[in-house]
Amino acid sequence: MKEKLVIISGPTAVGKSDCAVKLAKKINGEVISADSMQVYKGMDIGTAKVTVEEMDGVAHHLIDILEPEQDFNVLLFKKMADEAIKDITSRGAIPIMTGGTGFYIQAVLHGTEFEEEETSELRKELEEMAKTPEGKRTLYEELISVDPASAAIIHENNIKRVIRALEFYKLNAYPISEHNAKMKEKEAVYDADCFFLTDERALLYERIDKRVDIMMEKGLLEEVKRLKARNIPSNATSMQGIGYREILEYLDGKCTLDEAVYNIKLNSRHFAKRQMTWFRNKDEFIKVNRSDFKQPSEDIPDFIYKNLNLC
RNA sequence: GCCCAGAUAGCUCAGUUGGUAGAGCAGUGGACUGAAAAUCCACGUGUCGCUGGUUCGAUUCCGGCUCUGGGCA
Repeated sequence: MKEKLVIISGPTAVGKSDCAVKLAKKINGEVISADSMQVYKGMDIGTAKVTVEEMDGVAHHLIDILEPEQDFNVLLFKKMADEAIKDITSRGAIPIMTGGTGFYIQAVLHGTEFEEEETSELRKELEEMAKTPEGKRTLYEELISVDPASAAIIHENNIKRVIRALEFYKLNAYPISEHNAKMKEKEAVYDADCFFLTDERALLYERIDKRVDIMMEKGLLEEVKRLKARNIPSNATSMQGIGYREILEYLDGKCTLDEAVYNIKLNSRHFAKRQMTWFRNKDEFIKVNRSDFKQPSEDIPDFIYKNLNLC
């Protein structure tokens, strides 16, 4: 019998966290954050992390579990999320996975298996090669000969994925395209009710802009200064978070503060758009449009509650 | 008031030695299976400020007007 799971996703600033807490109170739930940035300690304002008050007594998992110097990725997320689900279920509560990282949610929901690999050296080599146009070309040509199916799908310019496909082949001696095809056939491993919160594009963008202004008022600049003082490499996972990399550019004298704030808003909008693209055609997710509700923050948790298949 | 420079896509601007125009950004759509808040792909018709003139033909040349910068009084 599959374990019960509720998933609430949606683009940034649509109101997921608040919704999850309210639903949790109705069903004795606990929240699992599906977010690649809220795992980091000391990154609170820029990630719009839920505060203790906002948690309102509801237990939250996978928040503040890593230092910004540490790497994070799907594999780690999936392991931890699976454990958290088991833990919550064993205590008779219902896990509510909430967050905007579609890739992570997908991996947990469909039980994507990842090979255990040590990649550091090989990947560094490939990355080094990719630094020149000729090197990139060579890598792509190698992929064509070794894994034509992947080469057909991955654009030559998408160097990260070209590298990953090559890396996979070299470490596992079979093409990643085969592996991916197998993973795609898998059915959901949880008995999940999935919801995707959306909103009218213009309203969402407005809310994003406003939220960035509020982040600045709350002291995002100071938060980033504190991180900068730790000398975290700029290519660290944590430093790629929106809000952090733009302020870092300002602190490095590459742009004005106004430009940095503008870029945070812009990149957040782009991000929200990508999140919507990810979920648009995922039919297992029930789409919930904020604009269809009079009082979204009360009515949406209600709507979700009524649409749950709890036994 | 006079002089100069502008006025072209939502924005910043290029361009047409006269045959009705194109970049970047924005925006939109898409991909994604160990960096995913990452990475990558695709999509460009707009009274070329208004109005006369020259011309087979004007956004392009000439005149007038309007507006916006800057300068001089």
